[in-house]
Amino acid sequence: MASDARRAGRRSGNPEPYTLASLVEVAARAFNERGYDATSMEDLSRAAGITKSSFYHHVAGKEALLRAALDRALDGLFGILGEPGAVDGEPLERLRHIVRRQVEVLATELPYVTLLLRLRGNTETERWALARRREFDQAVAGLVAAAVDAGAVRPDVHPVVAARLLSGTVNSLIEWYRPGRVPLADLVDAVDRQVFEGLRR
Amino acid sequence: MASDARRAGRRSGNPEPYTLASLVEVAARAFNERGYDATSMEDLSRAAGITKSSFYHHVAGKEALLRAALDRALDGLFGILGEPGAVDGEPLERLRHIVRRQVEVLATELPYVTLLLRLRGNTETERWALARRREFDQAVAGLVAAAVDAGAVRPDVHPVVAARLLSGTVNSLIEWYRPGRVPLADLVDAVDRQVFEGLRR
DNA sequence: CGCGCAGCCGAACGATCGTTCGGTCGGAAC
DNA sequence: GTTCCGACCGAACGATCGTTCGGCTGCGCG
Repeated sequence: MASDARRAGRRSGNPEPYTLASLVEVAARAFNERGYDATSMEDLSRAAGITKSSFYHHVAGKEALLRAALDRALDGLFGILGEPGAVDGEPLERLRHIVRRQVEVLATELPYVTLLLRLRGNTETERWALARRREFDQAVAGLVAAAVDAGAVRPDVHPVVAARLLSGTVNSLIEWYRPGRVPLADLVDAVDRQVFEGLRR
Repeated sequence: MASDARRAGRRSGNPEPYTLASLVEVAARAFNERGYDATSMEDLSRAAGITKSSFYHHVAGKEALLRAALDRALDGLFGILGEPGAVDGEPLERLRHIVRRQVEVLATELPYVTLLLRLRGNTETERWALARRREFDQAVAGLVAAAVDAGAVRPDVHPVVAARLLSGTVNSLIEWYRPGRVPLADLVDAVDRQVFEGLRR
C-alpha cells in the first residue's frame, strides 16, 4: 500500500516521522517560552531538528501551528462541559466538577491551554479562539449565577465578579504548574478547597 | 529661567508637552492591546500624534519605554510591603491588608501592572523585572506560611500552593477589570471574601 | 535683529521576519 | 533500470522592524 511509505523517516536513522501533531507540540512549547511573536520559524525548525525550508514541507505556516494548538486546547475545555458531572445535579456540584476537571485539563494540555490564555487577538485566528474561550467562560458564569439563585453560595457574592475570580484562580495555574512537582490529584483538591472554602480556618 | 521653555508645545496648539510619563502611558496601553513585540514604534508614535522620528526625540528606545512602565508597576507593588498594615499585626491580617491593597494598586496602575504580569523574560530588562516580581511574590508566600504556622488558616492548606493560588486570583484581575465598571471598594471586598472565605455558604 | 535650539519630519539604514522556489537525494514502485 | 516522489536543503524574496541622520521651522533670549 502506498500509505505504508508514510511511516518512519526516509533518510538516516530518524526516530520520528515529523507528524503534524509532534511539530505543533514543539511549536507550542516554544511559543510559550518566548511568546508567539518573538518566536521565529527559524527557532521552531531548529527545535524540530530540520531547516526552515524543510519545516515548511510539513506545516502550512506559523499561524496554522497556532491554530492547531488552540484547537487542541479548546477541544479539551469544551469536552468538560459535556461530561455527565457537568450536566446533571445541583448547580454547585456541577460547578465543582467543572473546576476540578478544568484543573486536570490545564495540567495535561498545559502548553496548548497556556497559549490560549495568553492570546491578544491580533489575527483572525486569535480572535476566533478568543470568542470560543469566551463561550466557555460564559457557561461557567451561568453556573455560578445558578448556584447563587439556588442559595448554595454566600449570599453577598456578585455572580459576574465571582465567576471571573473563579476562572482567574484556575487559569493562573499555567503561570507556575509544571508536571511532576505537585501530584495532580493534590492540586485538584487544593484548588477545589481554595475556591469553595477559602483560606481562613 | 531656561526650564520654563520646557512648558507647553512650541508648535501649533499642542495641548501636551510630551513628557516622558505621558508617552510611557501611551506605550503601556498599546503594549497591552497588541503585545510588546507586536507593537511597532510606528504604532506608538502614531498613538502619540507625532512621527516615528519625532518620537525618538523624547524617548531613548522601545525597551526604555518598557523599563519605565515596569518600574512604575514594581514601585506600586513594593510600596505596599512597607505600609504599617503590612508590617504590624497577626500574619493573617497582614496578608489581608496586602491582598486588599494589591487589588487597589492593580486597579489604579492597571496598564503598568498588566505589562509586568505578562513578561516572558526575553531581554535583560524583562528578566530584571521578573526577578523583582518574584521577590514580591515570595514576601507574600512567606506571610501565607506564617499564617499557617499561627493556625489562622485551614490546617490542610499547602502554603506554597495556596500562595500561588492567592496571587493568581488577585493578578487575574488584569484580564477583565476596567475602571468605572465595578466600584473599586466593592471589588476589594469581593476579592477579600473570595480568597479568605471561599464561595460556599 | 540674529543666533541657538527644542520640536518635528522624511528618508534611509541594516537586520530580521515569514514565506517561496529550484534543486538534490535516495528508497519504493513497476 | 528507469521513473517517481517525499524529505530535505540553500538561497533568496518582499515586507517590516527598531533606529539613525540631516535638515527644516519658528519661538525665546540676548
